[in-house]
Amino acid sequence: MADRRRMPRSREVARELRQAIEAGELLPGSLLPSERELVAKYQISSGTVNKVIALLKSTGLVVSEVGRGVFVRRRPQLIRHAHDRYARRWRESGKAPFKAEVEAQGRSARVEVTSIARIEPPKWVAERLGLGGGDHVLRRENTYYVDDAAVQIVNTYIPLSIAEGTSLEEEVPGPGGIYAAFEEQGHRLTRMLEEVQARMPRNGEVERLNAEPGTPVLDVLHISYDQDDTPMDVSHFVLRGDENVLTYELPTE
Amino acid sequence: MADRRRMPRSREVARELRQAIEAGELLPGSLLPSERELVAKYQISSGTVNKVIALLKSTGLVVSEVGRGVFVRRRPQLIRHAHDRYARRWRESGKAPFKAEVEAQGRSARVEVTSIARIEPPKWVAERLGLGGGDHVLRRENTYYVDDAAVQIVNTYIPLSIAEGTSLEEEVPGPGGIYAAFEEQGHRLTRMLEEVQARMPRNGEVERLNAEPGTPVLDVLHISYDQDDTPMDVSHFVLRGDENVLTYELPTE
DNA sequence: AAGTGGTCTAGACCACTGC
DNA sequence: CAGTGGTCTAGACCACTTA
Repeated sequence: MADRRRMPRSREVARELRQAIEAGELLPGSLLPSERELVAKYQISSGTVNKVIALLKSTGLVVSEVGRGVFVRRRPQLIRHAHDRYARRWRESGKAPFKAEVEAQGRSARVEVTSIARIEPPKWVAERLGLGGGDHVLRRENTYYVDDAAVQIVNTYIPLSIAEGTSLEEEVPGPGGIYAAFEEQGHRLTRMLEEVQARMPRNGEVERLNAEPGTPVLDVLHISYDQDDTPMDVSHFVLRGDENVLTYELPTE
Repeated sequence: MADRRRMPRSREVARELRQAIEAGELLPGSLLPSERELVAKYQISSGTVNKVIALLKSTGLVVSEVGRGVFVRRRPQLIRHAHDRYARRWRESGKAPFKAEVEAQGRSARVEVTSIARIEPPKWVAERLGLGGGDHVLRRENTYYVDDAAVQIVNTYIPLSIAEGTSLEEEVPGPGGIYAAFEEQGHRLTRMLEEVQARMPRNGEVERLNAEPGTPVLDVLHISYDQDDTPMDVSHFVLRGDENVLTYELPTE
């Protein structure tokens, strides 16, 4: 009742396969017919079959592995990032919220510090930190893993005026993470701002997050403020969109 | 320095074009060489050129129009959805925050009420509203337009026990929108929860949002609670990912 | 009418997997 | 080794836009 003009054959076939999957005829984890079989079954060329598979992959319904086949994707367990993930109670518990959330699902969590360096900040960081030209920042790059698959990349930028000479420059800034280290320097987290966007992964991210090309990422810019409303850090999160949910709880005035 | 194994020719060519665009050799709004010209220039087949274009489209760098050509995308103006978009101050001002935000950018905003109906709620709505079997809800479907292009679809579900017989069942529930109507019924908004995900558009959404296939959407589930912590409504937002930013301001404990 | 993107064909070769 | 997905070719036809 919807399509007024004829659908391309590739979309038709993709729709049939999608319906078979949703109807449970093809169970999660199971193998689709091979491309050659689909060529014979639907009387279409290999190029078209390849496009059909590309369409299904782009919606995250299937994953392909060269030499093995195309599999119906297992519904990924979502990782929830709660609004209170920065709350003091987490720091005091000594367990990072990411780790707690993931392990509660029976999966293993790991964080890797990729690099720590003093750099000249990109302008979008300098702006948000209220820095002038010449001011430098400490950049901490982290990668978060679940079951040894990267799901999240985080770059944190901290004004050198705050970080210089403190444990923030060390690989492990101490128990409770960087926000505990901020408190030791007298900067208490009172407020934060997050800007959330959805976009396609950039080139390097496809590999770093081993996201299937065609699945989007959540791009989150986080800014923390201390008791004087001075920005303490800007953190840039890139999360695999299909495996993460952000939750926010907001009081209204 | 990065690629250990040979890149497919289609990605190589896509990279060259992307660099040309980023270097400013191809300005936003300008026309790329036609597919036939690219075939000749890069000595590749038409199928490969088509794939190159598909790659560039999938990152949102270009848009194609049949019969016209492929254009470097103009950087879209972002629509910001502020954390305080439900604040009472907006209701009292009589101007919806969406409209205010968009018009501040010199663009035109419009909301269309697509349908209002009493229905049996989907289970994910019933769960969040705390409804049992047999309870019904009022569903209000809206589409939001900027410059006459749809950028946002919203479905709002309200328990019939709250909405029945009130102005919430009318197309225009009164000045100040539905939250003002809630207040008239004695339900004051005190708290809300949002769950944010990034995903690819589903079939119908590609057309309704006239999003280029290949650009993701933000999927936001919003739940409002009144002074008794009773859920008043569940709203499901689908936004074009490339044109919207969500911002959240969060106090810490 | 000429040019455009979108789709498709009927093959081919490649790197990879698993037996 | 046979089978798999990924990529590519050298065409073709279609619906569409612009002039």
